[in-house]
Amino acid sequence: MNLITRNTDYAIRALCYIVKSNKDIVSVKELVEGLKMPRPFLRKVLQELNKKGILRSYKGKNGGFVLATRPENIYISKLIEIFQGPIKLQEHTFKKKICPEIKSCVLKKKIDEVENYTILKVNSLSIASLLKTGK
Amino acid sequence: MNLITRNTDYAIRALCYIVKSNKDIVSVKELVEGLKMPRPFLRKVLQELNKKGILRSYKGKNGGFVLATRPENIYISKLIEIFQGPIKLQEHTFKKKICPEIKSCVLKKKIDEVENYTILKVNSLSIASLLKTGK
DNA sequence: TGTAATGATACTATAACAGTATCTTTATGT
DNA sequence: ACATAAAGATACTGTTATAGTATCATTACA
Repeated sequence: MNLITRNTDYAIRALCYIVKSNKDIVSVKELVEGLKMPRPFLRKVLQELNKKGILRSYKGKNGGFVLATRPENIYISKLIEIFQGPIKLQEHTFKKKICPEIKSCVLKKKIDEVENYTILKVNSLSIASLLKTGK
Repeated sequence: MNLITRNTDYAIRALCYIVKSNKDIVSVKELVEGLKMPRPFLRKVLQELNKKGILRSYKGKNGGFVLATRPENIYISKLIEIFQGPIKLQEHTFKKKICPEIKSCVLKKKIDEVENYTILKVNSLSIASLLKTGK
């Protein structure tokens, strides 16, 4: 079970790296060297971040990526959503259908409590807050 | 992402059913009819519960299953552990190896906080508590 | 001793995750 | 102009966990 999958993890690391680098523009080449990630996979991740407006990309020679918004505004929950879909700890399906007791199911209620806390907690995390606490 | 997988879910439903039935012994046949589950899969789940000492099985004609312990003592966390392994929200591996920043990694610390809460919460849930709150 | 139950075990299908490969487009420095 | 170094787009592949199926062996009751 993984609250955070590999591509989300890569995204977080890459974004932190870009912020810390203090450069105008950061290329995949530099990120690969700095973070020891598989290049094609990282590229795919960065392209997605660009599409979703987290990064801004520059093509051509000396191209690369820049944050499209301030690190305070990049929430981990948003990144999870981009790469993994909506945060949820359960589907609560039963034989591929929604659980027939969906309304009354006690188990669901209890897991929902845990889930709500998780979402609350993850919503409070931004790239900026990760970097701050790190120092 | 699923905190609870199908076999854990089936186990919980089956255990609740057995308690509610008030019978000396409950057969797979009855459980399948009562809970609309795929028979072979449920059988595998029940066999596992027997091996792990949650249920006690009786072979032969009129055989079936009985709780091996009181519902107050059957924790959801134990069931999750049986069918899914130790509860954890992250592996925190990086390229198949443990994340190189494992000691200092801020992200890991934050996810650990959420994880600890989840474990705490799930540890407080037993079959008995599910049945009680249900009424 | 037939039969209705569980035990044990091996096999299959599907989907998500992780990663690779390749070709296209674009901008820049010379 | 044009070679080159960057990102864009897209299709493919490998691995693992989940979810289930199928089959034969064993046991106990009536």
